[in-house]
Amino acid sequence: MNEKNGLEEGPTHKASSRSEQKKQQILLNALECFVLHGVEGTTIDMIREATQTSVGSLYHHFGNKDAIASAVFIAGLRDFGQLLKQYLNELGQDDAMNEDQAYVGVKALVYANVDWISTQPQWANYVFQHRSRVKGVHENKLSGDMNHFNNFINNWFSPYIEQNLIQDLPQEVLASLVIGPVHTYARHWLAGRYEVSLKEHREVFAEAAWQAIKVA
Amino acid sequence: MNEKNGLEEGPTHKASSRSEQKKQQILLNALECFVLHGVEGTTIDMIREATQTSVGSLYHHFGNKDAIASAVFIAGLRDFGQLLKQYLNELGQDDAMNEDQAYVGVKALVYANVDWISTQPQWANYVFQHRSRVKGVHENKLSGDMNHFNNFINNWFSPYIEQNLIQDLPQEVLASLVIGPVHTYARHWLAGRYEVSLKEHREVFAEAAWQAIKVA
DNA sequence: TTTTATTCTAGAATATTATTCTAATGGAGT
DNA sequence: ACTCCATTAGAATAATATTCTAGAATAAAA
Repeated sequence: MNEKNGLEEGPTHKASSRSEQKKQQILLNALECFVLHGVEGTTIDMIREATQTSVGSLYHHFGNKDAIASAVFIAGLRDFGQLLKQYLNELGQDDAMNEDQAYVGVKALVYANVDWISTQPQWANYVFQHRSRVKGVHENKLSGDMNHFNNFINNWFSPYIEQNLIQDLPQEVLASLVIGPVHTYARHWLAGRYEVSLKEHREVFAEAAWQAIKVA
Repeated sequence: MNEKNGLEEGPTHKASSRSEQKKQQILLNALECFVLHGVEGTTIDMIREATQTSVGSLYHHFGNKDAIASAVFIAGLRDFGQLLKQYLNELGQDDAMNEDQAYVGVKALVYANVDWISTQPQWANYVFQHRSRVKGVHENKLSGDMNHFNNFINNWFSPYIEQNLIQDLPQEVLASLVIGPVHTYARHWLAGRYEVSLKEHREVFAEAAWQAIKVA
């Protein structure tokens, strides 16, 4: 019990204080190592050194190396979730319900993605590369974190679909159409294969996403 | 010297015969291991057993474990390149040069991707997950293989751009708009997070790609 | 405040795995 | 048959992950 991996966290439980902070610090330092040398390339000893602790301590907090890598991933997803929620909240509830409104919603999704990736490029790169890492129990936690995105597409989009402003496609397909180009470009850019930064194309990706899912 | 990693290869050099075949066989068997247990999860000893050889032999052919993983990746990309080239060749050269033609080109790109991923799901999954693996010298080889895709977008698209049928965007952005949704959906599907198979949506993705890049 | 229980830290000991090394083997060309 | 060189084998070594035992810090109870 007492499992929390988000990177920032208000003083919720009394239990969290010191130990939790160390745990969070470990995550941050481990991220640096992972980003610098890759997960395979960083040894437990590197993490021990970077965190100024002992192997024993590391293994006490996280059972093994893989669990550290997973925790870093999940923390990243949480961090993104925060920003996404923020962007979606600024959207106001059901207003006019016209084409412009629908476009604004799509823009919010694209912007949140572009902006988080641009603000946390290294973390984003790590997250992209280690989605497959998280297994078993942690998957619940994971889907809980992604659900801002999926819920939004499920709930917020549906009236527009009923009004025939957005195409009636499975939510997985809609999600891919909206975010796929951003993520694909981001992956290449983060890997250094593209020169022009992602955010330069923010508007283009938003507009293209809308064109892809709107009813012609 | 004598470096070849494609999975099939005509009998070009005389040198390739026996040794090369073993090398290719190793790649195939290694792929199985990697797919089954992940790269980190497969030990050299597993590969040795799967290939019925010795560690010495493995290290003779590929200098280390990572090189095996890279070779498997590159072979995958080659295999995809074959299919893509085939699809693009069936396209015929410059004909009418109208909107329909442009759409046909975009469809070819989408179809090639969807079809390869659907035919080689495990290999595709592996390729997606290990793009970052290939470093240094091999990167040349890599870009050489991807160039069917990029060249096509650069060359074949440009007249349509000039005619204002396709938006005048950087080729990296066009590439992302066309293929991003397919790859994003594919990643989720391959990871078992989506139920409906990629190819069910082939037409949808092709159409959406066209809507995203065409001039409104 | 002292006692007790529990969590946490440390680092040596162990186990697992990647890599290197030296000696055979086998086939192609002479 | 002999020589040369690429290949194979597997033991020896090195690097790394994980476990284990004991002790320190912290919190809880008395």
